[in-house]
Amino acid sequence: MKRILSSEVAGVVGQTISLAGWVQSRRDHGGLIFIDLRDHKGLIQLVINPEQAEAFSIAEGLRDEFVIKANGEVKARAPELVNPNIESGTVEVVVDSLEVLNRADTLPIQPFSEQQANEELRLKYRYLDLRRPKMQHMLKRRAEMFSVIRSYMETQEFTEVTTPILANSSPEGARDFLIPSRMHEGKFYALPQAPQQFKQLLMVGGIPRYYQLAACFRDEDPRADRLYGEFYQLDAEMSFVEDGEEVRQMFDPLIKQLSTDFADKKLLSEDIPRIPYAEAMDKYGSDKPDLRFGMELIELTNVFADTEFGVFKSAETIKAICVKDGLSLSRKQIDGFTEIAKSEGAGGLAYISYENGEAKSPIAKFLSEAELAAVKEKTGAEDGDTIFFGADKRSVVNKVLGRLRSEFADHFQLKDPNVIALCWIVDFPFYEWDDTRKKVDFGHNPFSMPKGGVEALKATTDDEKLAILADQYDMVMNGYEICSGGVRNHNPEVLYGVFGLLGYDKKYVEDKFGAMLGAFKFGAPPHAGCAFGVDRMFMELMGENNIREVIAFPKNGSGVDVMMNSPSFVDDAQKKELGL
RNA sequence: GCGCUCGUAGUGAAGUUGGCCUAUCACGCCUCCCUGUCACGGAGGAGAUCGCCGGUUCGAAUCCGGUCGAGCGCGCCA
Repeated sequence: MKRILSSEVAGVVGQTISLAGWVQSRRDHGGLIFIDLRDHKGLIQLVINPEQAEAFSIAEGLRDEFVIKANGEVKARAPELVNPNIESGTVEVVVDSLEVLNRADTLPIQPFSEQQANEELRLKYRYLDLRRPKMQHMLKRRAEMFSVIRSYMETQEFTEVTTPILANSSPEGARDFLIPSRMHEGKFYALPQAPQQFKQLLMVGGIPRYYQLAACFRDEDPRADRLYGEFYQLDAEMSFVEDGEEVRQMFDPLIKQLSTDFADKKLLSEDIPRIPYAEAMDKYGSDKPDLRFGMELIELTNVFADTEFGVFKSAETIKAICVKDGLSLSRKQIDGFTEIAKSEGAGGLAYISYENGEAKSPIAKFLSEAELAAVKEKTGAEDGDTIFFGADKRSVVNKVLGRLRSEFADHFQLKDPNVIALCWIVDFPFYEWDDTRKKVDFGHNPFSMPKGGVEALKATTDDEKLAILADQYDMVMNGYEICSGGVRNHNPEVLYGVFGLLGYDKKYVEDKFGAMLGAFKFGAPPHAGCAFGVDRMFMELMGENNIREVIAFPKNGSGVDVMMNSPSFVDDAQKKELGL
């Protein structure tokens, strides 16, 4: 007998068919039993009459999530018995015979209940959690997204190459996962943080365009938008590219297609803006601004050049954001935002509200008429608005107001979930100031090309070094960094130079990047590329705010797989063989 | 490593200014009844040393200290 799916039943009224799946629910009327059978396509109602004594007896013993097979005749339901809530609601299967393929204990969580178990239990019983329609949907959609990506990359003549998982420890960047070598005592492999060096070597190897949906491994603490341990990147590299714009234009259509056709969202703008890093920090206080709303940071330092107000007088930078309808905020809510500001390093949070043409504020009395007028004019504040100030070092002001900008947008629900706002942040500083070690260090990865090449590397003072820009770019989607890329440094002399500027000698560079340096001496083409964090991008496209919601088997916040109990101890024999 | 929040039957919640708490409700589970339900219905029942340890008190789910675990954030993530 042909086994069919629940979705096919409506098309075969009158036929005798076979179905298999899980018991979603059992409604036992004493003399008549209904079973909702669930398969991956949906639900179908089985009817078991007492005339079929054996099947009826089996049906009486069924419980939720038993795995069963049923044979029977498909019958159309009478009009008054149609169930509009399920796809197959116009038909039902009158069962002749029933078989229990497997029993199920009472489930520790209820996957089909409105009330969702806490995440720890959901992860422990992920195989049950995955039965939820939402999780089924996520896994299916993720596969579809991968398919869209692959077909785009193939159309653009990128070659998919898989690179080693057993790789080498990289000196810069995140903490590595190390794997002790059995055959070489004392030596270690490392899981790749990214296929960075391999893909550059592919360029030297004459592969014109490479891509890979690559597993990447980093041993750093997770966040809501960052998985622990492993994640996937759409990793790509193109040879004979000397300008990052070529890479950005290559990927614009794909990301737009994923936003619209795939995720069914509206683009804020067809044109994807390129925003220099310095401008992003200045206008949004962030290098990953959410452009779905305005509320830009407004420069007011000059307005208060001669102010008598102590807090502003001593500040290096004064900026403000204008919050529409800020007057509706209660004192308690403002206190809450003040706490957030303090947590980002602010001393407090000064503000001015406008009501009936008047400026109302705890600090108004310290400000002159001219200052108040200038603030209103520069911020464009109207009745009902509230201006929030940041006054501190420039970096602190940007950080505080950047964070508040996002918090206010959350509060006033300005982040339209149906809109995707994309931008590229370009011209990142090559070096940045490391405040803990009080020295200049790499801002992003050391493999990108400094703008201006060898000339730029003649910088000697810290300020000159910090002014060097990298041909490095990030793509930002609704406030999430979804891609990072750069024009690579394929010139050995320049590579020595960028390390040399930080005081590393040639030997250091040769020790750490010998393979790449060696390769670059044999005719390396200029090349550029990027890598998209596809899990995070998928999360945003799906409208989720926790990346674990879109992944089959994520680890928890402590890096533990509570289902498999990894990490775990290994036996002594295994350790001995590895010399541990 | 640090900060904030949380931890009560199998699950989700209420109770948290100490005492009517012998801990409440819903879902689930068990038994019985029920021939058209589809969130089936009805009757009954079991199930919680309130994360753990210690303290304060005549009395602790509730207060205090510690500890473990979780979530979020900071650090970190070239």
